[in-house]
Amino acid sequence: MTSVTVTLPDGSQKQTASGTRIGDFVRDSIGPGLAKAAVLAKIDGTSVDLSRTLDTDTRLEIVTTKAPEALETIRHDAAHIVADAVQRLFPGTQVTIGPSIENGFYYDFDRGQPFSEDELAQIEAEANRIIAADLPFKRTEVSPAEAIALFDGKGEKFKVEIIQDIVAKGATVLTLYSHGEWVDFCEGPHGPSTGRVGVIKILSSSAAYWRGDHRNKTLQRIYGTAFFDQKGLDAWLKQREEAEKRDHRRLGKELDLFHFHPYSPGAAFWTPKGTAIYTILSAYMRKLALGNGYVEIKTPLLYNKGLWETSGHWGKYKENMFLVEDSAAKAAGDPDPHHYSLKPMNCPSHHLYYGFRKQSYRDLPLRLHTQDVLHRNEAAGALGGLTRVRQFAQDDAHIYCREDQIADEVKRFTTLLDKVYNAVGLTYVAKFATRPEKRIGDDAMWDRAEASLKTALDGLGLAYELKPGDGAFYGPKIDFDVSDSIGRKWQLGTIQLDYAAPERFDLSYIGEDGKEHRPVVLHRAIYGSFERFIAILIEHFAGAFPVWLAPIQVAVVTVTDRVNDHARTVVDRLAAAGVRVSFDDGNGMMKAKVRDASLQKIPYTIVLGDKEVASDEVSVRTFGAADQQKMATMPFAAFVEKVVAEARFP
RNA sequence: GCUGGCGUAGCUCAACCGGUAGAGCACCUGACUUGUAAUCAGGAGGUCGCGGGUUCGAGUCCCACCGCCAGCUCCA
Repeated sequence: MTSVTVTLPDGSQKQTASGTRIGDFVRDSIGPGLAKAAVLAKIDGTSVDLSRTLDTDTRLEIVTTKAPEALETIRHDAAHIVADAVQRLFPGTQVTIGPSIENGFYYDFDRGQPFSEDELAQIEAEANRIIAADLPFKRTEVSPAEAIALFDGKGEKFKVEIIQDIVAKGATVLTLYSHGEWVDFCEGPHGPSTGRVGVIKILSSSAAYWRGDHRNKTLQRIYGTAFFDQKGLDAWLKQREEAEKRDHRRLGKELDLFHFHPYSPGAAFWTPKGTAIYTILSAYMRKLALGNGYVEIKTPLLYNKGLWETSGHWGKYKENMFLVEDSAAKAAGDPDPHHYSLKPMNCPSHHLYYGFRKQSYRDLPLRLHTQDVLHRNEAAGALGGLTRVRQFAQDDAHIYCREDQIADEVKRFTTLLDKVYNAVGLTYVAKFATRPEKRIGDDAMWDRAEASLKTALDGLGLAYELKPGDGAFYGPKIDFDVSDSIGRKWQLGTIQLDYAAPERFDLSYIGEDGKEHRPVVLHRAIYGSFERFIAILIEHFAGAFPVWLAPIQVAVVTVTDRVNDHARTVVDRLAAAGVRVSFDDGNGMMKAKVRDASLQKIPYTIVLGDKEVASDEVSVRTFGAADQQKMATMPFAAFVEKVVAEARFP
């Protein structure tokens, strides 16, 4: 019997017989504790099952339940288990695919009817019975012919289709994974047995399309999640509840920030409080833009289709635009009188603006900032809260510059973006998206474009991820994904390089050489859209905005009606200092009013009674202070100074 | 747009098998004049999303439409 050398991550080496299963090796040569916690192994960096054998000298790493990829693996295991459960309970249901996803997994089934709540509960119970049975996962290698025969025999048409596709791509050895009687075509890896998947929770079901294409057959998707133990599941469910409490749609109602009406789906009505947040963010961005070399312009909302033909939107984006009829053309019998459209983006307007005068190299970079209202006719099913709307405004800007100015402009932009995200406590990562398959422009252009963005990025000392093929069809881009206070990710800021638009709009500038040159355009945004950014901030702050953003900064409460007149002068003095203040002089007890202010998450509540009137002091209650009851009495003037300081733009 | 679920007072929700709509909060009025998270009493408020249909009778059953929600698709 030959012996192989196994090198562990700490550098230590162990000998074992060739052909030893990894799981056995871990238990016998390292320790039963580790064997129990092991889910997967990595051989020379590649994840494999613990059932694989050690056949040559190997660098071995054990992945335990603590590693994030172990959770991913058992969720993939869970997908198999759920599919098994479904086929046990509902024979005749065909399986398709079932990957693990961010917080769990899904599995798509072909079945005539959707799963009911009742059926989902049955499936969850059955899945957990399969876990309790602790069936080992077995990996088998088969030839394409064997695999096709197996699934064809079971009538699994989708599996056969998947296998044929993979074989067509050149695969010759396929792998099957089974537990108990149930078998799936799958690349793996999987955990050692169903028992290692501690607990499965079915979350929801919905429709999905075969291969994500809406022309294909509708499948029934079951979403679920899995954890090593109930404790992990409970913690996750609790966090989910917390996220629900922060849902901006819920807080929008509770804090009275905005409304929607069926007569204008996807377009918000902003209350005075919501409007305050909106205009503060608008003013903040305007101040930053104007202080950083941008100019602000306003342009029309409605345009003749000629503009959209020039920009290319009429061909590529028409479905998303709100078209407007020309009544004169209609009366004259024009078969398609939709000669106008509301703008879905600002760029074409900016390009027209650029062309209003002869531009010189001395004018570049020209940075045009606009916060105009945009309309996009989003699919009805895509709408949701403020994050997906039909009417919105972007903190938009287009930078017209020479190629050699791109790196500097990217740097200026990221500096600004960093300031804004820091101001609200959002952390972020940059993602560099390069040429997609469907694109315009030749390779030389893309080479230059990508190189200049890369140079800019590298010069920033900012860590970034690559997203090959994810660029816009007209140019590469850098996207900025932020994480909010409960760890959720949002794609927010972006800067995109565009060589195509200057061509289409025939934009030029006169260079130092006196000749015409083509500028490049950078599209960029930091908030993305005000609507979505506000939604994210509401959830990020759980509705408790910092003083500078809070729609109401100070609530005034009186101990007795006797001091209401004094309270009104306090309100006036605060308002005169620019403080956003509310005073409830209605019936009711002070305690109730303090409670109301607290529920409204107003940063400061000041209480006024006879004592305060006499001394011109205020008793200040700070929202969210470690001890929320914490109060401090301070001279009124000092309080005003404090609030005014905190209300300044960061 | 597709699949499924849902739509009752401003908000959150109730109404057995089809028998003619109710609560809490909010609102209004009055009393109370209070020291840091809910004072008491009274009042008003609904064409049960909209339109058809079945039925002696529809919030409840059926159809169509609108909207919302979860996904799919798409994206700021």
